Amino acid sequence: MGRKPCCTKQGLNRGTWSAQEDKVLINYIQIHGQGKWRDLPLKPGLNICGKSCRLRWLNYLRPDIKRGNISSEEDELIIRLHKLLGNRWSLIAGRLPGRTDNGIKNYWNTNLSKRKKLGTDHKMDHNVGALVQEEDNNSTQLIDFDIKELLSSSGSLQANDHQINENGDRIVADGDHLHHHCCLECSKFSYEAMFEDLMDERTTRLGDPFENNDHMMDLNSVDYFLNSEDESLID
DNA sequence: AATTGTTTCAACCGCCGAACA
DNA sequence: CTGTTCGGCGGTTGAAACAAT
Repeated sequence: MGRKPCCTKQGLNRGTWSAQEDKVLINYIQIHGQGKWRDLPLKPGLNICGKSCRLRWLNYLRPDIKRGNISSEEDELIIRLHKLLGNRWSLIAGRLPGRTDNGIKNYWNTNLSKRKKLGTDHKMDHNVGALVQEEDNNSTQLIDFDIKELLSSSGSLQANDHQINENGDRIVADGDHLHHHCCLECSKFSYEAMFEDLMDERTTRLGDPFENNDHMMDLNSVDYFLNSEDESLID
C-alpha cells in the first residue's frame, strides 16, 4: 500500500553544504538527471535528505542560475509581476530566466517590500486598465476596472455600473464572468483568479508577452500587453 | 581591534495537490 | 477507492557577511 518511503530522515546531514556534497550532487544529476531525489541520500558522501538536495540544486547549483545584481529592468518587472500575481514567486521566477523563486522572494523581502513601505515605488502605481469581458444576453460588454481600486482593501469597487463591495460581493450586476470569480456561496472574490483569466484572455487576443528568446523578456511587449486597449471588443 | 546592529540569502518547515501502490 | 509519499510551493529562520560605532 502506498509508495515506498523516500528515506529514513534519521541521521541525515543538515545545514550548510560542503564543497564535497555539492560535487556529489552535481555528479549525480549529470548522470541521472533531475527528479530522482528519493535515491539521493543513498549516494556515498551525500547523506542529505532528497528534498534538501532538490532545493540545493534548483536554488544554487543549477548551471544557468543568475545570482545577485538584479538589473533595473528585472527590478521593474518583478514589481509589475508581483502586482499582477502576488506572492507567487515560482510564477514570477518563470518569467525571469536564470532567477529562482527563492532569489526573487529574498529580493522582494529585503528590497522591494521595504521600498514599498517607504512609498517610493509610486511611479509603478499606475492603472493597468484591465478589461473584463462579460456575456450578458448574448451581447459582449467590457468592464473597465481601475486596478488601484481593485487592489485597495477598503471601499467598494466600481466597474461601470456594477459594484463590488469590500467583501467581494457583487451587488448590482449579473454575469457569467464575474460569477466565475465571485464565489457566491462563500462571498469571496478572487483577484488572483481574475488576473489569471485576464492574462489568459489577453494572451489569446494579443499574444504571449512573456514569449522570450531564452534570455530577457521584452519589457515593451509587457507594457503593450498590460496597457493596450482592444477596440475590437468595444461596442 | 572589539563590539553591536543590520542586511542578505541559503536552508528549513509545513502545507497541498498529484502520483502511486 | 484509500492511504501514503513525492515534488513543489510560499513563509520563515538564522548563520554569515557587512556596516557602524
